[in-house]
Amino acid sequence: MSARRLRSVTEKKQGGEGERPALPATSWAVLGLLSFGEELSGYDLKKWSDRSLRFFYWSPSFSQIYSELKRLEKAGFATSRMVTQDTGTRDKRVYRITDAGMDAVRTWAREAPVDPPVLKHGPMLRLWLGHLLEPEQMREVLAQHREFAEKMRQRALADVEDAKGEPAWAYPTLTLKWAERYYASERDLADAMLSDIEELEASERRGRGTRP
Amino acid sequence: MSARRLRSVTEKKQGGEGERPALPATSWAVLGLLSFGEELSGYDLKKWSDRSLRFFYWSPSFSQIYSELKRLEKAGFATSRMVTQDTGTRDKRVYRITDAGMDAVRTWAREAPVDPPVLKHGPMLRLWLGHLLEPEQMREVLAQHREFAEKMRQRALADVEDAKGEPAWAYPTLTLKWAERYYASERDLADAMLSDIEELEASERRGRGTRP
DNA sequence: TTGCCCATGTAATTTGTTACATGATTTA
DNA sequence: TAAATCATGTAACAAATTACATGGGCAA
Repeated sequence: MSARRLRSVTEKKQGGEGERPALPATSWAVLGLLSFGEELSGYDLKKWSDRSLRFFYWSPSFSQIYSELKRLEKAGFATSRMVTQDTGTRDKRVYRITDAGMDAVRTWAREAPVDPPVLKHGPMLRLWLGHLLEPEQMREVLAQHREFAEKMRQRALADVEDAKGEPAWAYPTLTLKWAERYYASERDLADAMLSDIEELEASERRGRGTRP
Repeated sequence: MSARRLRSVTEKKQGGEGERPALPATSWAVLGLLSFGEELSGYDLKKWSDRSLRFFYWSPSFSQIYSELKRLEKAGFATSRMVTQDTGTRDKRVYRITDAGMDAVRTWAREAPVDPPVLKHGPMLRLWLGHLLEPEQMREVLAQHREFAEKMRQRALADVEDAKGEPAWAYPTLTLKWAERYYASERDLADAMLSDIEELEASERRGRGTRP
């Protein structure tokens, strides 16, 4: 039917200049967390990830963070050391970004091709199958999604308040503001779709009535 | 080194009533495509997927569609047959949903828990690392993302026009309308963030100027 | 003093992508 | 008639999740 073509096939694995290792985005996300300079354990990183990345980039599982850290260390982008607490808690390994790591993540953030966000919208997938649902069930799916969106919006907003004022967090704060608006929009889109469904149902009822 | 546990304590794989196979969402997406009733090949399904799911649920690769189809057939949710064109083109295998499949996908769409959408927003990940970028590079990332969003919006809009009027496509059309609004919002959020960045830059310049 | 959550990881498994193979059909 | 493209898949690999293992601190 149509020549659609979104994406040029060319240069799949970009070999660039310095022949960088070409890590997946998730590695850059973890290295990005380290690029703020702190020395962090895998557990810490997971927590930070849940508090920041989560709003616009899904938060990886513990185990993946651990394996990303190993990969980053192997690539020379991070170093680690064991920390033995004087008493009490178990030993742990903490990671810190290296100069090479800062360089790499900076280059990635500056020069990688801008590729489209990945969205897997379960609720929409189900509404797309509206021919299998009762109207009441559609409303229920939308209502729960709306609730989720509003909760996320409020969290993002609260985190903006927390982070605002810290100049070091200026850009993370901007993305939190973006997230607050994004989830507000998700909420409003759910409301709009709810109306659309009501209207569709109403017109179907009219159709049945007037056109036997 | 020990007795393997028979059942996880927290019942991670919900065993519901009928002890359903518990497929991942992607399987339901493919089965959902078949639930409109057509007999389709893997290739066809990929094309349909690119034209519909794509807007709100990432389109799986060919190879994954093929393996999902095998799984669905094994589960009894689809049947397949070889089609030998009388002349010309190669043989191919086409799939059709079964009654059990219709039943399963309907039950899934009606009763599965509503879980949050998965978003991996690469452009935001990079802007979150604004401390590593020059303002000009941030603007570039946003500009490209905006362009992508607007292109998607236009496609969704065009597809709404195509599908509108077909009563069988009423619900898919609703989700296309949702998508049109979603990508409009993405575009507008990019613009808003662009302004925020300009403002931040300006205030930094002021800060440097007035407070040496 | 037992159960539970925090913290730290490794192993097994599943999900998803890219690369490859193959033939027929269109186009230059 | 050679090259690109459509169509159909399989195989190899990478990414990511869930399950499992382990120990310490703390609340009941």
